[in-house]
This record gives sequence, C-alpha cells and structure tokens, in this order.
Amino acid sequence: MSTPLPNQAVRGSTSGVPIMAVFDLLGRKWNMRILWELNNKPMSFRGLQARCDGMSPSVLNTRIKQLSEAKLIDKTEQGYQLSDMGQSLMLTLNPLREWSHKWHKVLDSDYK
Amino acid sequence: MSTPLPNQAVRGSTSGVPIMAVFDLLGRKWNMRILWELNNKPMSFRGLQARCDGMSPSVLNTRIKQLSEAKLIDKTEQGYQLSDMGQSLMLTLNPLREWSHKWHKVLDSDYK
DNA sequence: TAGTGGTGCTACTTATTTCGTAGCAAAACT
DNA sequence: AGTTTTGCTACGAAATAAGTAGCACCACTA
Repeated sequence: MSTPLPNQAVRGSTSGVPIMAVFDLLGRKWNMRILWELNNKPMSFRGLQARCDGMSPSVLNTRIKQLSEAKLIDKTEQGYQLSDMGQSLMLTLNPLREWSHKWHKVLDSDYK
Repeated sequence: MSTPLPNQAVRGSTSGVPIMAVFDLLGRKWNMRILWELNNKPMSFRGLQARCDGMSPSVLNTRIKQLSEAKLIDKTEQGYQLSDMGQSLMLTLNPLREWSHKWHKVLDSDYK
C-alpha cells in the first residue's frame, strides 16, 4: 500500500489528478480524523491513539508515514503536528463542521 | 457494516458527534468520489461504475445504500443524483479542488 | 417475436485493509 | 536501579474491498 500523492496514479484512478489523490488519501480510515485531532494541538503517538478511540498502533503507524510523505504532518519536539499544507487543508475542511450540524438536523427531523 | 449517521455511535467513535460521522462516512473508499462524480450530473449505476474506474458493483451497491440512508443521494428517473444535503456537502467540499492544486505544486517542488 | 444490448443489481471467491493484542527497546522520571 | 511512558513492530483474526460471473428486467430492432 503506497501513499496516494498527486501526479502519480492513485488507488481508484490512473489519472493522477490531484483531487483524486485527495479522495484516495482522505478516503482511508482515520486520516481525516488524525488531521482533525492534530488541528487542535500537536500530539504524541500515544496521545493520538488515545484521542482516536484507541486505534490500533499498526494502522496509526502507517497513517503517520503516509501523512508525512504527503507533507501534511511533521514530527517535532512537541510530537506530531500539522505542516503548513496540513493546516491549510484543515482550513478548507473547516466548513465541514457546520455542514455536519445541518446534516444532523435534517436526518433527525426526517426520522422522527 | 452499518451506515454511519450522526447522533449514533459511528465506527471509530462512540460520541455520535456529527463531524465524526462525516469522517466515518467519507473515510470509506469511494464515497467522496461518488459524490464528486454525481456533482457533475446524475448518473446510472453503470455510469457511476465506469466513471469510478470500474469499481466493483458489490461495493458500489453498498455505497449507494449508505449514501441513500444518509440522505445524500436520491434515485430518480435520471439515475442517481445528489440530494439537497448532498449538494450542500459538495459545496463545502469545493475548495478542496483548489487546495489539491496547491498541494500538488508543493509536493512537486519539494521532490525536484 | 426472437434476438440484441443496456441497466441494476446479487452471489461468490479472493485480496487487501484494518483491528486487537502482545511485547520490546529507548528515553524520561523517581 | 527500578518504574513509567513513549514509539513503535509483529502477527493472527476480522472486516472491507476487488474481481468475476451471471441473472432478471426493460427497450429497441430485425
């Protein structure tokens, strides 16, 4: 399993179009969540693991490698943290929080 | 495998916080891609399959069910298409395209 | 009206990904 | 020196995704 990066073929697409690489990378379990958690503050390996409901260390390990290769996170004295690119990604993903609340309401009202 | 919906426990989180449900749902392979493709135009089952590099029908089938349950897509005369919620999701995800291009450039310049 | 082709699937097997647990080496703390 | 904490690796089991085959249901055509 290789890290999906733009400009090379990614899982589910041979085009190498950047957005497809994003879908591939973020479409893997935990990646969005990890970035989300790191958005709050830098965290250690075990800290991340705890925040992410005890995700298995093997997966966390591969995720960290992928996100590092993708230049979205860095390892520092303070633990793992978002890179500049990672921060800008979270910035563009921010509206998702508001959207999720609307979604919640819609589903709620539909099923009651 | 159940559809991750807000207000109930989702994979990787017992909190039921809406944003976690989003991560869970979109973190499954193909879901973002499917929405992305439907954003352009409504499509048939086989149309979607073709656009998504021949994804297996079994997975597409379960995805369609999940996205339908999540009220993000509907089935119509014209094929599958985004619901209002689905459209608003794609709207908030739109900036991702621009971001992906920046990302592309950064990775490119770093590795040359 | 028998044949052709497209569509929306289901069934089944295999491959890949993720989980869960155990454990270990290195650093930090007591 | 002994105990914790941290950052992992290993490995078997479970869940998810891929790949292929095929069938029922149209719509159209010869």
